[in-house]
Amino acid sequence: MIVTIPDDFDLQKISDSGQCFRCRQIHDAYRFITGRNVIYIKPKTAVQYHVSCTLKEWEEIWIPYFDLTRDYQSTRNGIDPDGFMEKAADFGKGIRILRQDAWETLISFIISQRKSIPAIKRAIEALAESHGEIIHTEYEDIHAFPTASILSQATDASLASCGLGYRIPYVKHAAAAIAGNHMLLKDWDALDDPSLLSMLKTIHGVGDKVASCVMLFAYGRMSSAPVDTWISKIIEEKYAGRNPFPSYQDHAGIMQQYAFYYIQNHKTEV
DNA sequence: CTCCAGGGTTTGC
DNA sequence: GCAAACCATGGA
Repeated sequence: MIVTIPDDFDLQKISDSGQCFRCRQIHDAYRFITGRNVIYIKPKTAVQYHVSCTLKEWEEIWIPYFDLTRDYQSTRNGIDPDGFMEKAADFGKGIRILRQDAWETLISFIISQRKSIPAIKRAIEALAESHGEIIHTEYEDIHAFPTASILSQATDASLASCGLGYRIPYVKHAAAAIAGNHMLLKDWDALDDPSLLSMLKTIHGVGDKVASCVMLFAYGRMSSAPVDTWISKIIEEKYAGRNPFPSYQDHAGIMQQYAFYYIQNHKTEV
């Protein structure tokens, strides 16, 4: 099937933007996985793409996933004159904030703490390969992200072999709480931002940064702008220690992602 | 060898 | 309340 996406949409930048850890380029197509859904998407023209899914799946799963109902172009054009942020947004044109599965995002960002992005990708891929159920696509067999039920029963040794290190108890606690229906992540969609933040932070191993990432990348809370080591460097060195992101209000998370992507590709500047 | 990676919890004051 | 210590692991 062919779809048309007239707004900002750059598969390479989305893949490299550090929100999703299992996206992979296969020839000139990109593969994304969420839950048990897999899509292969390949550019055809400037605004047209081949997609491997049905129209129904595109509309129900992938339009929300890629946040395609939001106008990123006008968001970029609406940035106040600001040397760094304008430059970062221009450089990051094409990035979108993915709306990912809450469980997968929660575990992925718990694992992410004090790891490099390549190390995060390796750990999550190892976790999926060793614990995730097989998904058959028309091109290949791949592993889904492990369910909470599966991870709650995983052994420490099997988790350690995925490189989870000291984060193993964090993952097991979260898996047990969610598999036991003590935490209904779906229901948290109804919470306002402060309530959602505090609920996420009740999870062992989840602090401000991981909670902010889950809010932005799974719950679509665009006001959430996670401050990690790189964003912290930007705040110190480009903004004299004053965090500029809250002033962007409901675009703060998008600006944060432009800034994060920019600095990942200009590390010598910081 | 040391330092760092999309940090958080525990401990000590 | 805040700062320091500690936490596994791999790469530079």
